Amino acid sequence: MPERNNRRATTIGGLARASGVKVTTIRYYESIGLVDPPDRSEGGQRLYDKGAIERMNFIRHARDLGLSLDAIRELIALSSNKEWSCAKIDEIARRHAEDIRHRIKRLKALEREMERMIKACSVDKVADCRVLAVLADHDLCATPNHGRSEESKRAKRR
Amino acid sequence: MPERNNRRATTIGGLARASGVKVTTIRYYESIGLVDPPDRSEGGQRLYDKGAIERMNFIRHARDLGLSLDAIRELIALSSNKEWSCAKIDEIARRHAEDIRHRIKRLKALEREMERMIKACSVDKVADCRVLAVLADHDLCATPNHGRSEESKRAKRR
DNA sequence: CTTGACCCTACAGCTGCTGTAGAGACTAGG
DNA sequence: CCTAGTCTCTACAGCAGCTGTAGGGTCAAG
Repeated sequence: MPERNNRRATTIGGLARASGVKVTTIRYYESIGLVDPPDRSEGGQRLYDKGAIERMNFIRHARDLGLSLDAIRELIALSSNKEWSCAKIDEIARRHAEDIRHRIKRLKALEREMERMIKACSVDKVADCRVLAVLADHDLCATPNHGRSEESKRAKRR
Repeated sequence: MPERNNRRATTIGGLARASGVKVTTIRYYESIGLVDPPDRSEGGQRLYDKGAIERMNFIRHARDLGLSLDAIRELIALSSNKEWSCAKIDEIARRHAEDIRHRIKRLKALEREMERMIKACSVDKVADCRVLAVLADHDLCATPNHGRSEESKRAKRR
């Protein structure tokens, strides 16, 4: 193991390897204030302790679950006060779960429409392509009002 | 109806209303070369014909279905030659459908994990919050390898 | 002492737009 | 004809969440 001479510090590359977060991304997180700037070596290189690795793992896991950096920022702030209520944290998680469900629903509708469109296309000239026809004319579409409803409504009233 | 004095042309606002694509977005599409620059009035304002409205509807519908601007650009290029084979168009649609299926799968895994995490959290002090615990320690997570597999692998080997 | 892997900053670019500022064009009413 | 109000113009900055580039400096091993 190369980090022998300093048992409690690793460079940014070590942190990257330990956490699975890329070096550039770690620096980015520091630049936006998501993590605190670490101490530096005499030569100016960042040195991270074990706590930093844990925090980076936390961030990575939360990102993998699709949480926004803002949500993660909030979670970090909430978790720093161990005596506070867990309700806020719970709420962030619930809101995110709801958002995921919403996205699944929408994607499923899109999937159905794409499949329908693809099945309709069995000719071999572009001029007769059903995919293009469906795309060109919403009325040929089985899903009546997919898309952002605001704009759909505005478009409807000619 | 205000567009009385010119039966075959409308301003950018009219196109926006007819297509459901915002004015700024239309200008953006022109700036990236997705649509051709239209003729201008003497005063320099854009004037669009019926064909432009159709093309914008096509783009909007494709965007609503989640296709990328690059994919749409390709579809437009392919559709301009009516004698070509429809296979490429079909392939773009199929690739997109596959991508949608992939995203649904991943989101479903995330949904399960979020639900599991939320259910585990029934205490009321942050110090004992299971949500934070799960986020902090991947080993407490039921889903073994969610997230971007490249980095996961690199992270695995300590 | 050199090599090579690593690290530094600063900034531009990615997608698909949205928002702003400050100006000019057009239309309806008086 | 003037004015008010709505629309449109360009140019550029900003959003998330990074990634990539240029042009250097640091550090440990051989």
